[in-house]
Amino acid sequence: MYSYAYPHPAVTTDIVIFSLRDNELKLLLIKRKGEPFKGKWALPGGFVQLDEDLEAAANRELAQETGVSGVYLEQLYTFGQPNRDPRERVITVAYYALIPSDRLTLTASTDAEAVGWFGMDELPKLAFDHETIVETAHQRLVAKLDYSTLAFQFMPEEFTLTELQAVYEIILRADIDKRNFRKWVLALERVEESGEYRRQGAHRPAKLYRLINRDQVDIIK
Amino acid sequence: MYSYAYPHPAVTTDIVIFSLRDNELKLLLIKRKGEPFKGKWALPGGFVQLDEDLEAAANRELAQETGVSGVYLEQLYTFGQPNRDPRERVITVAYYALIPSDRLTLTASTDAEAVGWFGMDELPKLAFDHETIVETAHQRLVAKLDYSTLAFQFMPEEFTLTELQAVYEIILRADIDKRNFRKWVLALERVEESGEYRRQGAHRPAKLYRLINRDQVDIIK
DNA sequence: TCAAAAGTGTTTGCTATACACCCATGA
DNA sequence: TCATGGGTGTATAGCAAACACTTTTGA
Repeated sequence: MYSYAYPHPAVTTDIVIFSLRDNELKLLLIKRKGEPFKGKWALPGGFVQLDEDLEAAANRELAQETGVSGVYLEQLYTFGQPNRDPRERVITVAYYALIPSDRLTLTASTDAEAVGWFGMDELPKLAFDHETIVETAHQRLVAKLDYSTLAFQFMPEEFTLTELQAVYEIILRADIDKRNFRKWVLALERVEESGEYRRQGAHRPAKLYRLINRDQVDIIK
Repeated sequence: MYSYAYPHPAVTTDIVIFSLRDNELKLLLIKRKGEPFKGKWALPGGFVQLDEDLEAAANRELAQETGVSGVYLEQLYTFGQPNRDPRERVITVAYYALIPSDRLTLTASTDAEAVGWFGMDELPKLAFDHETIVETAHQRLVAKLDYSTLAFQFMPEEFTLTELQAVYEIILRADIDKRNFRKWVLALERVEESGEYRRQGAHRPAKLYRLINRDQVDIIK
């Protein structure tokens, strides 16, 4: 038992994990095994350990559910409505993460819980206030495409400009002019040719590019 | 005594309260009366009550220290380094507030603690990690001037365009062209003439304007 | 009439957008 | 040789920045 002179809330981190699969923006949900909201889908998350930084807690949850680490992770917002959890006062510090498309080999589900990737249009009803959290994360993601190189975090080591363009088109749900997009990307000077080519199908091979600073997201404009 | 099956952190809100005084961007600090950091300057803040929303807690602290309410208040970031408070694990959800220049009549200091307004260039050493919090808030403020109407929240009911321009010049520490600024503001269509004039000094009176939606901060561009 | 701040347009450069055809490859 | 996606340049419009003089007032 842990006792305090005045009441303390519980603090969790929840993570909105985005990835692009099957030409769709998807996010990872887990099916709750226990009460409350047993059987409902929810964001991965858990309690913050007392000796653990918030971001470390988020990274731990991320690694637990996906097996990946070292990907883009950013604090989103802190949600603390008094009754968002029926058990006790729980304040959650929400994060969001972007998983490059090649880092998804195994869905290393730790304790045999059900996990699933859901497109933004096919989300089930979520536990707690997780729908609000997802919506906030989605807004942040879309907004950041406009003024940062955040979307580049979805790319694998090597990629073509057409693949990068597809990332923007999928998330923004809009067609982009090919020539203007390529001019724009190259002018940013954040990608360089790897020297390799991707040959697939009966057409001209595509130049492969890589990020100049893999882990850096820059504010642009 | 309050007891839990596993350890809980304490949760506080701290507020960075910005205002424009004496043609400077200033923020409100309080001098700590107790340990730790007794006698040091710190951000106003306090523990979140268990039945209280986070924003409500921030508003409560804000009203306690300044006597004002209903001003712009936005969640900034949550700081949770394990050792940021020497007593116990304390996670703080930081907010920032903007006080219009006419809402500062009395510094209604509740329990006779020392409070003071400090310019960004004359900040004392702060308690805890409050310097990091202040820096984060300042960056957010400066960034938001560029793509929102946030700065308008510093204005009183009626103001001249020159006064509004001064807000930008003070915060951005840059001279702005008068004609371009006025064209830009009027094109936003967020201010309207009040019909009144401000006459002060031996020169042409200035048209007074008011905000069309006083409480609304819009993303622009 | 003088000093002081208010108020007002035009030109120029840059950035964003629209738009169509040739290239390299495998089948 | 054909189908497929890769790759490229130019013209135009819209927005941002530079820039200087007239107006109104109180002393």
